[in-house]
Amino acid sequence: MSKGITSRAEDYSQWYNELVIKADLAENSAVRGCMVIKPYGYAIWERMQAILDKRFKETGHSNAYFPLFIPKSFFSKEAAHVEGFATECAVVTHYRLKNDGTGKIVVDEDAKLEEELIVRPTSETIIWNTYRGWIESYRDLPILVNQWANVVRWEMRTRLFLRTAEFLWQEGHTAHATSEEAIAETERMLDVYAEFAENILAVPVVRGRKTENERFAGALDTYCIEALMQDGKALQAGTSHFLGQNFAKAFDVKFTSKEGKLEHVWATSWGVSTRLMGALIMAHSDDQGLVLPPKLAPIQVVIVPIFKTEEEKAQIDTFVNQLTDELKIKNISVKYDDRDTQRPGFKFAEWELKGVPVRVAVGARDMQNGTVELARRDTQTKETVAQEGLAENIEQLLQVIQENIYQKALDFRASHFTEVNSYDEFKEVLEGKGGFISCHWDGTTETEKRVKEETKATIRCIPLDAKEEEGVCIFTGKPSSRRVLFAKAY
RNA sequence: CGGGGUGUAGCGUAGCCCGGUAUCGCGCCACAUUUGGGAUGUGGAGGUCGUAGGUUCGAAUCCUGCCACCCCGACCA
Repeated sequence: MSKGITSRAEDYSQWYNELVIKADLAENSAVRGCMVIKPYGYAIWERMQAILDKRFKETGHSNAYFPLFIPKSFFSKEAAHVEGFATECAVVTHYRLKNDGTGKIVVDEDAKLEEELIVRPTSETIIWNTYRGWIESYRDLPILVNQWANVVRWEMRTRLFLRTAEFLWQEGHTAHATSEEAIAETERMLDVYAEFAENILAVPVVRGRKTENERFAGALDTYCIEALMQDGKALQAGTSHFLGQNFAKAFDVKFTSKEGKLEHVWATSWGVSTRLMGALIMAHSDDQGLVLPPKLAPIQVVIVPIFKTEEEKAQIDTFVNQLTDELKIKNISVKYDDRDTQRPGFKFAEWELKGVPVRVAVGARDMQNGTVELARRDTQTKETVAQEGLAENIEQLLQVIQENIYQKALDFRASHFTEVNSYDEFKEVLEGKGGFISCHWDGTTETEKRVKEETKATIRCIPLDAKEEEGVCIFTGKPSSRRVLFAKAY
């Protein structure tokens, strides 16, 4: 397997191969950019699901499931929403196939649907159509529901992990009695995402709000977390939207308030997707492959035995079984790779490629000395340590690795975060080291679009922690009261 | 949909200009020697040369149509 510099997303393809492959759908030219998630990749997604789902439950949410198909008429009820998604919808028009007489299978034109069904690109419309029947009184609120699902967006260009035609995600959809409560929910879920990204994925993120131009179709306000990849490009890692009363009005969802008045319900929606796996790869990987943070890794410790005879193997097995038990008590996931079809060196390389944080190698020599070889993936260092107290040692090491991976990503971001005060400086940084560029902007969509046309950089967000600061727009020279973050993005 | 490029074994490729039935590497299978960083040797299996047609005694190679895929742009979690 070739090894290369991982400076561009395309170069990550060899690590992607451990997790996903492009779906082979060549018979139908229009369907491309779908992915097959391999077992190891799916195990990572399951870890994400488990951790996020727990947080959702802790914050009062419940899971539910809504249909894959959305009648076209639902979809068109919210004007901005339909405009935003209309150009990327898969549409079901028929419900039956038939044999055309020559043995060829064709669509049965007699089985044309009265009303076309849209394969959900997101579920706001069908969920709000359902909520109408659930809500009558303020006593029915809030509704705090999440759905784990797949969605389809027929993008003109796809890219494995970052923009596949079909992807897995979770979408939270909540209904509230007041604007304040809905905004608080929007912000709370953004915090859940940010905390997850930083503490679990070890990917530092900027919390911010989107400009009007980059806002979700149908939202009054879009909050986001923005991460920085190792090639200097930004990646939107999660969004949380304050939808106002737009969907309640479109789907006629009203409730009677404490005061006895009939009012429209306030809404939020928020989601993260399998794109997070792309973020994980591009934030931490090196030339040896994936680097998984211990809190997320499906396998935290891999043990590789080195032996020549059956007697040696049996002796090592006894030791490993005991170690495995001790680690499992500490909730550490272990893989004992005692395959006799591969040699140790091959296994070392393979588990490094898969990003397993800690490797224990133990052979006859170690068994004599009462030692093992302990190797860490993040620093690629190894040392010989005592078998005694090994489980505790590993437990601590996993924490150290988690922190180190985060710190490394944080340092990288700090060195790729530049304040600029002129357009020339802006372009120079953008073409040079890249990363986030903090500068003044006049607040108009027109300026934003012109900067994008000229430089391909977009406003990633207006950071939540941006200070009030008088300045002038680097592009137009007009006054500005705070800095925004620009970057080239995926 | 515009601009560029590519289709040969599971993967990556040579051959094409100048026509004679396909090269090499990885991987796979068997055996032997190996096993503390991606083993070595010997033997073996595996190919509608994207597809349809044309030229020719003969096409991976020349000609025409079609199809697919990749990269760039519009779009985007």
